[in-house]
Amino acid sequence: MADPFYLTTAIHYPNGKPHIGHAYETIAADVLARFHRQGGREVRFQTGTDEHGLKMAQKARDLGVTPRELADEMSGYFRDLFAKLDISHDRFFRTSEAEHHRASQALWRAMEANGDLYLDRYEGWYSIRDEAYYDESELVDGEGGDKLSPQGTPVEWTVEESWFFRLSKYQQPLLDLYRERPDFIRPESRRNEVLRFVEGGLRDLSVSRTSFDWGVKVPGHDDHVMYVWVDALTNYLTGLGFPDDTEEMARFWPADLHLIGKDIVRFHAVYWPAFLMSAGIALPKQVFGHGFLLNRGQKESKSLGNTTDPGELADLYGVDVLRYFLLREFSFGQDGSYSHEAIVSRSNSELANSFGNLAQRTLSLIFKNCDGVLPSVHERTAEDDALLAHVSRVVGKEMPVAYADLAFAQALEAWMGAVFACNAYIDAQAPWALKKTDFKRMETVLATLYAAIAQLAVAVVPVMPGSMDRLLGAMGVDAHQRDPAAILEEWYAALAGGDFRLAKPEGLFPRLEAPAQEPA
RNA sequence: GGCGGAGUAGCUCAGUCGGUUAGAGCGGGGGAAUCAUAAUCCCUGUGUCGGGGGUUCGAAUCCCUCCUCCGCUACCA
Repeated sequence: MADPFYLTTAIHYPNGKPHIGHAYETIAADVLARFHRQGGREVRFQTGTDEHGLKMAQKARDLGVTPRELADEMSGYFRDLFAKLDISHDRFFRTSEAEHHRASQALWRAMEANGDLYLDRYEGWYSIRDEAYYDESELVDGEGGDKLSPQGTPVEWTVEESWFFRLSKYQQPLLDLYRERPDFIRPESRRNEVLRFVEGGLRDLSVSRTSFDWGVKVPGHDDHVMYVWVDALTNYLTGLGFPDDTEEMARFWPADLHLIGKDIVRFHAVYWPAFLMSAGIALPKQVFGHGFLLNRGQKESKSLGNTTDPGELADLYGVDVLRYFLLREFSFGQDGSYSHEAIVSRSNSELANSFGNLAQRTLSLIFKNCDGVLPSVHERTAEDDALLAHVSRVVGKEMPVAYADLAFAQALEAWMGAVFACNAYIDAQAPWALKKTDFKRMETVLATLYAAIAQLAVAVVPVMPGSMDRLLGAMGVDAHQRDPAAILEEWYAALAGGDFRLAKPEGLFPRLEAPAQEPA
């Protein structure tokens, strides 16, 4: 297969159970992966969990388990969720895997060999209780003039031995990169932020810690573990077999897209390319920082008690409804606000009433009036041609362009426009009336709709794989025809001429009840 | 404080390299139809395009200013 496409999500930090943001990012990546596979590209899609770092160590200690045990458990929740959400990743990555330690150390040695790592001392305000350094500006004044951390714990000026990465050396190379490849960081607003940050000057980065040991050991210095981001970012390489010269590395690196949340753009758009330049490794093609989902306009947090379990949403409304909602409702890249009412309303009006009902009424007419035999096309009118032209344009052109550009909401908006056109068409043609007056015309109308519905279904297979495969299966559309190119071809006559018989159609998307009360 | 983004119909938003009467969906109102998941289709919006000022033949779209909200402002991830 040609044209490889390597796509990654951020590896998720499992110091808590997965939340809606994890689901959002991973579903979006999955849709993109499925879209490219559907178009014939050879896709490699990686997600996983980032298990090192201070917080995991602290949390494990609080719970009285080892970090590894905690990681095993928490990582499992992510795996389970992704299975439930129909995520089609090729690799679920865990930074605690042994080969990952080897890869991170190889990257480290490459940066060291390039003269970009040096041992020095890290000085700063350190809170023993928080096990963290704070910037002077973050400190608050306590009673008696003592300085306190933002958490109100005492801090003291501490000096620690640490390895540093010569980030300062990469200011100009990074600025050159951003200029030469304007699409390296998307969306534009994130790019501007990064640009300004780098233009403001870069300080060398402390990249090792001696205060805890849950991480990847620095080669030759066992008392140091790598700063979590060094090893976290390396996962994109390890997943392909780095540092070995694997077939996967050759085929899929550099990555086509790192899909991440807007909060970690800096690590991916500044540190990561600098590390790679230092190590002499090709840079990924694009970093896209998506927006956050807000619960009724508010950020979800445990203290507010407004967290949402994405698995529960999937159980409540259906995986495909949730997937559709998340991509349809928000402009990818911008923050968005969601609510149970919004999910129910979107699902009922678009999936149940508009598309589901279109399929149901069309297939029912064929089932009842033609005994399940797909009707022949006799003579197409201008109305038929106009409808098919509209649907083909959307399915064959507008949606692929939008998907490829991560403009999911636009793709689905165009899709809805085509669904509306089908409903307007069926009402104008009124095949139920033609049944008595012009049976042949009725057949042509139903055949036209059948082809249109199949095309519309194929177009949203990446978004709603389960439901659409069920529909297309019921419609007798072969698996190999379920891609935007094949479904635009003349497959209908062959199918109708064969011995395929339509069974009694079943509803695709049941209407949802509005939640009586907002769950706490 | 500095830098950046945003403020468009009841709601959610699209639209800005200046140009015919500013758009969509949802909700509301009216009508049609009854094949279908009581779903669908048609009709229906007098909106100060955050306020004010300016440039222009002409601005939601460019400039200035003010107000409001949000983001970034490096070593938790």
